[in-house]
Amino acid sequence: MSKEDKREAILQATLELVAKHGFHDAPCSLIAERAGVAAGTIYRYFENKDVLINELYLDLETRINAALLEGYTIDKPFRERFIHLVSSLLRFFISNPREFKYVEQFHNSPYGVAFRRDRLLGQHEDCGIYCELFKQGVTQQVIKDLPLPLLFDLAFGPIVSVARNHILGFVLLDDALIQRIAEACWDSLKR
Amino acid sequence: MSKEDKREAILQATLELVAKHGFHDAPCSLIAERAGVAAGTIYRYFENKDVLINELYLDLETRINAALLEGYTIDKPFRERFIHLVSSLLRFFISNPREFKYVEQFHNSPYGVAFRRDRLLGQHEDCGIYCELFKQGVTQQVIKDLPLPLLFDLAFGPIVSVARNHILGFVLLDDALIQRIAEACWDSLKR
DNA sequence: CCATAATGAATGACCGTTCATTCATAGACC
DNA sequence: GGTCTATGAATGAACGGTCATTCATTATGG
Repeated sequence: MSKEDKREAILQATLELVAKHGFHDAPCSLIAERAGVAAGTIYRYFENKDVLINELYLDLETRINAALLEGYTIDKPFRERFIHLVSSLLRFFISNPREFKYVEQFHNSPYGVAFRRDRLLGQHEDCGIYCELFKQGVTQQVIKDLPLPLLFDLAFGPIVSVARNHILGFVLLDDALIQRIAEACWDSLKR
Repeated sequence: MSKEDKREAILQATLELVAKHGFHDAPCSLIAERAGVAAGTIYRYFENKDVLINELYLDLETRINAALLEGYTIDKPFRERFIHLVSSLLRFFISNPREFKYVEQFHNSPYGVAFRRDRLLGQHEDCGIYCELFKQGVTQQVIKDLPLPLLFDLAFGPIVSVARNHILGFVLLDDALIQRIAEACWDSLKR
């Protein structure tokens, strides 16, 4: 196994274990076992467990952003662009349940709070694809004039909640339902 | 301190510590210290830590339901009733941040998943005040015809997300904003 | 004086992390 | 080419620390 493969195996094992059992009950001993390496080897690739967890989150964020941009065109109407983003996110989550669970756990932990705080402080101009879209929508007066974080909450709060319900098996989503949910999110944002 | 007071002190200490530090870093030793009892005393009131955590959650759920029913009248128009429920919930959360954080952490943990699974299986007729309202809304054709869990997600997903942002200090909510958010939730549900 | 409640040191399990040791590999030298 | 040596990646037993839980002992109050 090459150096990069080993690093990848550790990340993958961490993803699987944290998604299944939560941050607790994902001890380094298990991560190492599942990755097919020794416990000490983890520390050749990551300074400590916190760093491993944070780097894995960054990896996932990159993958998510890539999935959202697929098929995204800036010249479509506003409503269509919004629905594309929101439904792409939901589709990514339900077809990548482990990634979803990891991201959710991360956000709902001291890691996530610290991370968001840093992000909000550091972020000035380039604030991501959604942010761009929302700002534009507010100035064009097509969506409600609310503080940016609240627009995020209205748009993505339901998505996360829906994805969780689907993954836990409490509802069964199909393409039609995904579309209707995305439209409902739009309804809550539009003026 | 009476017997009931001591039990209450343990619950209160658990609430505060879990809200502040998460389930990890809320060790029994600290809970005991903050409650003004010895570590062993906890086990006179609760079989073990899991039972303590679950009982505290049930307590909080009762309190939340009570807060929602305050001022709720069944003969108001549908939209008004919905907005009452949703904005009451949001108000409860932002004026009880520790309770909010606890409930959120609980839901986002193996405790919460097991709990919801039991709840969904055991629940047949009496399914709570929201459930009643949503079912009625669907048959009266005033809200979208979506599976019940999805209606919950659309209504409360944003509320939880907004409450978190407020409590973490990323936005500052006032009564006007709360009202507008509740109305936006309604927009996403209404036909 | 006794039953019951409360105590907190002791226990054992498990955690993240370290580090002395092993070992496969690759360059150096003849 | 064959032998020796240097390297550093990988290992996993061991360590210090923390946790939930127990239980022999002490305190309380009726």
